[in-house]
Amino acid sequence: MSTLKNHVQLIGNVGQDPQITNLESGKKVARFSLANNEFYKNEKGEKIQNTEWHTIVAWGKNAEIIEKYAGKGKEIGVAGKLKSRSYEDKDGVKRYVTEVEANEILLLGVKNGGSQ
Amino acid sequence: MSTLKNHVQLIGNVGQDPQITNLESGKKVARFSLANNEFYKNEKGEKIQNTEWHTIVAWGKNAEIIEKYAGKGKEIGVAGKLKSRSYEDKDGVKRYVTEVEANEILLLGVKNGGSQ
Amino acid sequence: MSTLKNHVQLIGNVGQDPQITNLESGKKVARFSLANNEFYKNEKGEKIQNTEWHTIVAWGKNAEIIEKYAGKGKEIGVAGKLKSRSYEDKDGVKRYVTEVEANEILLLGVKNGGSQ
Amino acid sequence: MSTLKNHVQLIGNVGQDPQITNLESGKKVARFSLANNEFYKNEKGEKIQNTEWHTIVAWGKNAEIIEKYAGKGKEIGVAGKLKSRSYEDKDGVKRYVTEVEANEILLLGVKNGGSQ
DNA sequence: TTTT
DNA sequence: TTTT
Repeated sequence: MSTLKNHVQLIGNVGQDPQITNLESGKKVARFSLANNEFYKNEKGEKIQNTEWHTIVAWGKNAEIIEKYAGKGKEIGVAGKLKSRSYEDKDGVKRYVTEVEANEILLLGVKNGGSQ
Repeated sequence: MSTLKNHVQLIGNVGQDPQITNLESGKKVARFSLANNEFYKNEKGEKIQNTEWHTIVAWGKNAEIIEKYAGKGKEIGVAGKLKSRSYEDKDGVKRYVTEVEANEILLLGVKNGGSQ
Repeated sequence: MSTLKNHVQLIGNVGQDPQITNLESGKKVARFSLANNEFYKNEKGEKIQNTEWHTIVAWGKNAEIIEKYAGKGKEIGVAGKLKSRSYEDKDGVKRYVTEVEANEILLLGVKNGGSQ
Repeated sequence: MSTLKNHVQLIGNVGQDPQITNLESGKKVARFSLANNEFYKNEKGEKIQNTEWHTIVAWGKNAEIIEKYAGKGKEIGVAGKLKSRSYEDKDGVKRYVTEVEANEILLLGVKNGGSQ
């Protein structure tokens, strides 16, 4: 789907080592959380942190880049599409999840840029 | 939060008339679904439609624009931030929702441009 | 080059019928101006228009879409890369031009969306 | 002007120390070149570098961030608008320039995140 | 759960 | 040069 119709871009830190799944086809899937951190001072001058968490899914070549280079704590950029899907949890409750499907990964804070 | 760290842009059609809430402060909130439609032909040459649904929240001035001009079916553009939050549903089940908080609304397919 | 490193998105009106060039390879190139219009009222309450013009270049399939559907005045969306190049004009003066190379075209104000 | 109608985002390296101008109003303006580097291997397996240069202009608070933190070689992110203007050079030749007017600056490759 |  |  067109970038003009559905486009997400995020820059943040990987929360935990990505979970990598090897599909039967030989393709990989990476799933991980990405944190957007924001810092500000409140009226008392105390430093406050606000963190927004996102769920990212990457397939194929992007999953491989994630597996090799984007461990816990790494700063990366992600561009992709916003997607939602539903599933039943173990208690039979219908759950909805919204994920960012990554089309591009950019490694940051890496000597030499880390562009893909 | 910076557009570089968290940015979403969508162009699509409003699913149902937006739900408008008038806060005690006098501020409005609009909440609605936006559809990204994609059409393609399958191997049999049949036209297939695939729709991705997004939940949009708009505050203040943007909520007013939505209320006035963005009824069911209207084509609009939305730019904003990706945000997640949790709540307990009526059965006490913890639910997570991910929404796009609109910073900008652009009315499309409108004679007269409709730019804000 | 990655969308994260170089990304431009524009929505506006085509200024003149695009200039289409047929390359020897059979490929097409479309070149045209796109207008971003902005309206505001000055301190006297007069309606003022400010227009920003952009030069767009589209290749191949996108050039064909432009040729067929994006004549003078049409409202379209463009996503692509920012590129600069230099050439010598007829008086031997070195000139620099900056263009948006379109990766995607979205036809707007068209019944049925006009998505590519 | 709306992000939906005119939006540019770049991540790259500052080419030279930015040129800072102090306006009579006390406001600062920063002007600098930003490089998008791309590396690939040609058919002989040699590493080739392709660089796209962009001209960035930042005003006020963003100019101050640039002056303090974004010296030659620094990796930064820029989000803003695409703008063109014309002027006469010293030989009376009319020149056109296209610049990215930065609305946001994000310092990258910096211990401590560098978010604004 | 990251990062500062 | 578009559009409103």
